[in-house]
Amino acid sequence: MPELPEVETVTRSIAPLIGRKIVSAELRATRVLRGSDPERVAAKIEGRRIQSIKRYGKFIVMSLDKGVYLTVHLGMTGRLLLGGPPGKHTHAILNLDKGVLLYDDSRMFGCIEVSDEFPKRVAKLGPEPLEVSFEDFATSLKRHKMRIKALLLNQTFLRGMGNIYADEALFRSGIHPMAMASRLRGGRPRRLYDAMRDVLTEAIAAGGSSISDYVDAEGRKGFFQINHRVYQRTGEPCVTCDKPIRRLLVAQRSSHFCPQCQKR
DNA sequence: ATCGGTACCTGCACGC
DNA sequence: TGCGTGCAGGTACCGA
Repeated sequence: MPELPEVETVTRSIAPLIGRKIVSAELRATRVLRGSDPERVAAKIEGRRIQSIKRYGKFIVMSLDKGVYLTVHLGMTGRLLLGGPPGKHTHAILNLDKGVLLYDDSRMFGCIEVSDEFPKRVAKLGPEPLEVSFEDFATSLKRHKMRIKALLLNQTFLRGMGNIYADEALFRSGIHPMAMASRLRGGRPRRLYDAMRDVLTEAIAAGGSSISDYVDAEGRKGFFQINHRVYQRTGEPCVTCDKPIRRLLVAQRSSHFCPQCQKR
């Protein structure tokens, strides 16, 4: 579930781990390690100190001493937790010189990767939505012949947008999810840019959206879900015009929109 | 080179 | 109670 605001919230909640040393790592041989050998991964990070923790889109990159990087992606159901008992879906336990960090993930779409250089998958991502200039955003929009909803989900276009915030930003800017990105004209690119930044900023301030079970590393829920205007509100009245919110598939993902307020 | 579709997993809510 | 279906915050990979 985690998109940029949720991953930002998790990253902030594990900031106290900066400066801590990884004493031992218990890793299970699952797809979460992307086929890497658990023993070798553990050996690589044991004894390393966490120098920094940064978010890049939906990725969390911990830089360890001796040039080692520990990269975490939460996928749909991944959780990083500071302590607490391990559960059925706990795939990694990092014992620190003070405290413990658990990685939990029922669907296992997330991953933990260790590398000797800055992770290539992260280096390939597009710019941060909250950092990109409007000019770069507008230029990039024109280059893509895709449905705008699909483009917003494309992490090489922008990093960190996901299904919730794409739908919410499109609603706020009055753009239909099926609209072609390269054909957005007039004030629409600007409205989309502003809406995207507003919704992300508001969501970060609210600690993200807790749809089913998302919590930060301290177990705290986000509360931005109460401010969703279209996401998972199919059939409910539009907050602006009262027409029922509709749902359709774009790029195989549910897209929620108001047929009255959002035009192609 | 870009794209759309499919695959990967588990859990839950729903109707029968 | 159980079973089948559809749905869920994500990305990688394949072929057109």
